[in-house]
Amino acid sequence: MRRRRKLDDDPAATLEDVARAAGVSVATVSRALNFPDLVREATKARVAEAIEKTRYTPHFAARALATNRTHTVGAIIPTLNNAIFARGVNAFEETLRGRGFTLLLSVSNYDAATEHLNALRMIERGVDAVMLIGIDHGAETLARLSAANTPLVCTWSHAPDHPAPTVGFDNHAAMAPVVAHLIAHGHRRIAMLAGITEGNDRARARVAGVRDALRQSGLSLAALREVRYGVEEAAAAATALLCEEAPTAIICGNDVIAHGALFAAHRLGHDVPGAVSIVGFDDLPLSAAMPPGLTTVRVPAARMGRLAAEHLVSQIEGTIAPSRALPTELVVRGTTGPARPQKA
Amino acid sequence: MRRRRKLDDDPAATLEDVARAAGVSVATVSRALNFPDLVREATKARVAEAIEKTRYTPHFAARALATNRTHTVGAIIPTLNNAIFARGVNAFEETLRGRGFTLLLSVSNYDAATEHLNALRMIERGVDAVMLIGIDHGAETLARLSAANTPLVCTWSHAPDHPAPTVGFDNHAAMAPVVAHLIAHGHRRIAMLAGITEGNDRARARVAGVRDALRQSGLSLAALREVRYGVEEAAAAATALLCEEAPTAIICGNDVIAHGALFAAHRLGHDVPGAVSIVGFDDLPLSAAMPPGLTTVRVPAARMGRLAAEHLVSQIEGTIAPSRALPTELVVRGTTGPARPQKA
DNA sequence: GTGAAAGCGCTAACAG
DNA sequence: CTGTTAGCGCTTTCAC
Repeated sequence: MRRRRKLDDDPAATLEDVARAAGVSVATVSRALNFPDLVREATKARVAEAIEKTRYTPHFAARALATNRTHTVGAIIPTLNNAIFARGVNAFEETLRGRGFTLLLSVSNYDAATEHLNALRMIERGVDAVMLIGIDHGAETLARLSAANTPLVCTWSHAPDHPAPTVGFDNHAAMAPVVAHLIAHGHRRIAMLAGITEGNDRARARVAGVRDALRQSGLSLAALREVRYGVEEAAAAATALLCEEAPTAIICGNDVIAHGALFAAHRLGHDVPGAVSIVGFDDLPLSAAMPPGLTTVRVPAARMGRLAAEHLVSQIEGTIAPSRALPTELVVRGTTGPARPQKA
Repeated sequence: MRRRRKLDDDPAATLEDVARAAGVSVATVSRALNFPDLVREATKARVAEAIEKTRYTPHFAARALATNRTHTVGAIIPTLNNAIFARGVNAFEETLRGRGFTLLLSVSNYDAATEHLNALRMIERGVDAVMLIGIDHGAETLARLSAANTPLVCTWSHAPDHPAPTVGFDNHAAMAPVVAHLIAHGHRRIAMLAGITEGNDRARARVAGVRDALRQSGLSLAALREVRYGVEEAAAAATALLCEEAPTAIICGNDVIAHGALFAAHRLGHDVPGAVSIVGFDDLPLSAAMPPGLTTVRVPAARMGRLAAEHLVSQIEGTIAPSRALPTELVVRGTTGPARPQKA
């Protein structure tokens, strides 16, 4: 059966072409490429020349089929429209590429079913490993991944007891310093504008972290609202919150929500931090630059991406890589200050 | 030669396993999967059952090797840290996935050599098509891509005469309305804070667009500075610009630069738009929300990503897909207003 | 150090 | 409609 040796004229050199051009066997060319030490210098030179001449490009799929290794790793993230994830993925890709791997990326829109489908597709593609955001994942998804023997790492959260290794931070604990900071400034009516918590362990942990910290000081949340990711959505919710609950401080689930809250306060003519203090979470570059500077929790997104990549490479190479907890840090800037005196 | 049937115990069902379980030939299973119409209902049912039972997952590399089709497309972008690219890629991936393709993503950091390496890697991986940002690409890169017969589309720019098809907008023409808007408001000392123009056709075209539009009104740029992408960098440059050149209006190469300029003006105590007008480019969600609302040029990033994906799919399917010009639009908001009277 | 040859899992003629 | 079979391009024993 003469198979279509390319429908069109495209000649695409193969290992065999190189071998012929160099006057050696394909096995030798293969060795010259993969185990240079096993080949004599002179032979290697001839092979190199032949490769040059034929403009040979290795055929990934063939190699993958023969070695059962794709040198490809997958990442499934909620959305790239969230700048902090984009940062993490950027770093993840860069270090992965430096190690010889290529990134297969897909977004799930915070939907478990989509995430599962994406995971299946990556398994078919034979990715050597997978990176997921957070620890909220379908049991079925995790099962398929482990059935396929695919190394996995969850980022953006830290959970020592999770079935999959994590390279992330403690979203719950990260909130203690912000609550402490606010309380130290005399705040008692503290409200929270959280991200959507359904199917989002980070958002949930942050809410729980605030609640627990408040409780330890004998306080409780003055109000809690969940908002979709987006400045406008956040601004609308903040406006309502400010008018209806009059909190002296608002803790936001992320910086974008905080930006929205800040803008809403401005539009309402409320001084920040004079009338209300606002704190975010992520520390986007913008947060430091925008006046008066957003008080927020710094998240090591790029470093996390880098470490997650290294973690995965280790796993692929057979090393046992332990889960890793990264630090977060409260960055105090201009949007928080003393609580305004409460009306009696 | 008994090859390693997986180093470990992992049983990973193959088509053959399914065939055996269903009591049919592998060819039939293959057909049931790829050409359901060619298989009898009853047989299909048995196959489906067998697939279920064996937890069969198709093996991508094998299929790719046999069909010379990976159902994977690559995208090489400058950086994900630029929110507008992240938006575009997000939409690109979503529509690609909807069409059955998977995204291979890599970043080039605005470096031609890195872009070239990334392109080679994608070619090895046998991507069915590639998406690039802008039209500034190495001849060698383009040559390899075309030698590999890989469909290509360039986005974020529109150039009917470019060797590769483009799905983007006219960065040069997009600037005419902003200059007209400023001139109509009496501005004469107009400065520009551009992105780095080296190796970036979009940045260059925007500068040229401003220059040409000014010239047509008998004016010229009061000052031009290039800035790296980033609010802080932009703020620093804007501060210098404001102090040294005292323009009545600043046109920025993108929204992030405009944000930096806006913050700088605030810090300097310059009223916007009273003392200086500022206009951006991109129309990030934030720009609309931040008071007083940034006047900017809206770029259809998500739509462009979607269309680029569709364009590529068409090319892959053998359809000739024409280059496509997308519209941009000046969005006038609060950061532009009448020029302040010039001192005589 | 190098060559010969048997697959890796799947698709696609071709024959029935 | 279904089975048989020859590869797709590369790696990897096993001999030499």
